[in-house]
Parts: sequence; C-alpha cells; structure tokens
Amino acid sequence: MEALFHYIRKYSSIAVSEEDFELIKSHFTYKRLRKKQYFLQEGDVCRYFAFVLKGAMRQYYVDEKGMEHVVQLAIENWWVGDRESWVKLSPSRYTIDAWENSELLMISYQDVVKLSQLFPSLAEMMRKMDESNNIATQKRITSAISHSAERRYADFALEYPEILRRFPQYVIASYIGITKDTLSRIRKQGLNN
Amino acid sequence: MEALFHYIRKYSSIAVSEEDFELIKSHFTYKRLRKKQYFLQEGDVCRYFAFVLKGAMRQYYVDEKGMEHVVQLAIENWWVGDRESWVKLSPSRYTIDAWENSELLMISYQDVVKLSQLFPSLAEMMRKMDESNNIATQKRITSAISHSAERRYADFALEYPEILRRFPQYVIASYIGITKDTLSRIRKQGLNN
DNA sequence: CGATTCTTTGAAAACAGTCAATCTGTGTGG
DNA sequence: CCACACAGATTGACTGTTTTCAAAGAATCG
Repeated sequence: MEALFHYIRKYSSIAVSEEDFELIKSHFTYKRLRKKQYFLQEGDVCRYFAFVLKGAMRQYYVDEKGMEHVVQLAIENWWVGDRESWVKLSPSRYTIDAWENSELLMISYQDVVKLSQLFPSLAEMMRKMDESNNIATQKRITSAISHSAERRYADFALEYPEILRRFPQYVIASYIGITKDTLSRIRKQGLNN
Repeated sequence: MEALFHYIRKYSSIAVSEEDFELIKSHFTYKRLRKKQYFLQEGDVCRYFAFVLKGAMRQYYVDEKGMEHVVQLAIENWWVGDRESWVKLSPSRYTIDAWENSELLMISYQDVVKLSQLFPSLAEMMRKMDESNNIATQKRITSAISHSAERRYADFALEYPEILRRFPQYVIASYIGITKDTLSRIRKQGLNN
C-alpha cells in the first residue's frame, strides 16, 4: 500500500498528508491475481485502472487469425489498464492478464475525477503520469517506424532490463513487433559483434 | 484566434469567460511560418508547444543514414511540438517544419503550468488533450506492431482523410512506417479488390 | 514551357514470417 | 533419484513481404 503513497509523492510537487492519503486510499480496491488470471477480457469494459503493487502484467490484442500481440507490459509501480475503455466505458479490444502472481490497487475513472478535484496533488500526479506515458509512447512509435528489429531489441534491452528479465523472449518479441523466431536469430547474431 | 477559444470550450466542461480567455490568450505568441520553414530544429530545445490555427506541420526524425521518418503530422486545431523537450527543456531529436504556410499560437510549459493553476478549465483541456493523445498513440502502436502495411494504410485513410489529402504520399508512407515505393504498390493492388 | 516535385515501376536483394522438428531447462510425481 | 511433462528457445528450409536503387512517367507551378 505504501508504494502508491511513495508514487504519488514522487510525481507530485504538492505535499500529501497522511490523512489525505487515507481518503485517497479508501477509493482504491485491493486485488490479488494469480498467474494467468484475467484482469480484463476482450469485449468487457475496463472499469478500473490499476497500480501494480507486486507482480507482472501483460496487455495484448488478439487478431483475426488468433495471434496475440503484446501492446503493454507492466511490473511494480507501473499502471495497467485500457485507457480508452476506462474513460469512455466502451468495450475493450484488449486482454490483460497476470504473468506472475500479482497484487493491484484499482480505481475507477469517476473516482479519479472526484479525487482530483479534492486533491490537487493527485491531479498533478495523474497529469505527470499521462505526460510520461505520452513521452514513452512517442519514443516507442519512433522506434517502431524507423528502426530495424535488431535496433528495437537493443533499445528495449537497454531501457527495460527488468522487464526483459521477467518475461520470456516470445513475449518480448511480440512487444517489439517481431516473431519469437526472428528474435532468437537476432540474439544469436548479436553475440558475434 | 477564436479557434483556440472554441477548442478550449470543446474540451472543457467548465465555462471560460471572455475575460479569462483574454488573459489566457495574452500568454500565447502568434507566429506565422512559410512553407518549409522550421518550427523546431534537431538539437534545439522545443520551448513552445503550438496550436495550429492554419496550415499543416510535419514532425520527423532523421536517422544515421540521413533518412527522414515522420512521427507526427498536424493540421488546423491540432497541437504540435516535442513533448519531452518542452517539458524537460532537453535538446530535441526531432525536426518540425511547415508543410504549408501556417499560423500558430505558441506557449511555454511554464505558462501552461501557471495558467492551469489559475484556470481549472485550461488544466482540464490539457488533461483531455493528453488523454486523447494517449489513446491515439496506443492505437497507432497497436497498428504498427500487429497489422500489415496494407492494413495500416487502410486504417489511416479511414481515420485521417483530411491529412491524406494534404500531404504527399511519400510523407504518409513514412508516417505509417513504409517506403514510398511500397505504398505506391499497395495502392495499386488495392484498386483491384 | 521548363523546373521541380511527386509517383510509379522493374528487378534484385535483404529482411522477416511460417511451420515443423529438435533442443534445453525446470519442476513434479512416482 | 529418475522419468516425464511442460514451457520456452533454437534451428533449418521455405515462403512471402518490404526495401533498395535506378529509371521513367505524371502532375504541378511559376
């Protein structure tokens, strides 16, 4: 629970008192998920965004041919959820499941809006979260459209070593938009340079 | 100038008075750019984010081999700038230039922070802008990693017909991450279906 | 019309995907 | 402790897609 408190403080310039945090905390729902359990299934509305206290989560999209495409991975102190579905309450095209046994703190959009009005520090945190998310996705797009598979993997390994360690290669491959076979060959190739 | 006022009202649930708008407006700098002129050059700090009043802008990244990769396109009522550089005042890796003669309203990050404190409606607009930006980039990533070039073009044409109309094919090709040659062949192919 | 910008095309090469088989490591139950 | 199952990684042969490069063909504009 304290992890969220630290997170809010880290991303906010405005102090949050213990009492304020108690009230904020009361709007979050604690949830434990076992490995392979779903947090969100395709077609359902993503009612909650979740802060990952512990564990590792995977968000993916299943195409017409039944292939899974990983769009996001999250570990401790990251947020997970389908933003569009959460905001608009529209059915999601994504599936989110637990890759490891995980613990989450979930909150609805409504509650975030309400709490943001009460606590500017929370609003600021949310804004900064959005901001860094925007910056990160911009980088990912730049990488996806302009770099080779090899370069994309190298960049990923450098930027997210912890994620690399906790998910199998075929999940990472999907995240960077290539097949597990190609990633295997790239890694082999990379050793000789 | 009125376009920005309409934009703020559209994205904010809180009313903005004419007086408030006057004060907000006073923090924006009007700028006119001729076709091909730079708004931002690689290596410079992106001190301003800009609201496009008129015209069309292109943001791209130049790789080691000198090839240009379009990361963003913007027309009327869109925002343009390098988010990371603007927030952190770090040198940008991107170049932004005017594709058509354009008119912009520019604002610094500092001023946005200051104005957001004075006007909740502006803060809300910024948040929603971030939100829809996040949703849009998420879609673009999903598309980039999981769809074929053909599908990516079809999706783009459907979602942004106006942009398609105003930029040449080779710019669009770069935006969706393929070469102009490949896009030309895809379009030819598409006609026979 | 002449210059410039943009698009199309062909042929070859580079790159990535597919599928099936094999290999490797890990953990479980007998 | 072994045998086995299981998840994941690797490999080879093949196919398919996209890039590259150079040349030629539209289209647009002053």
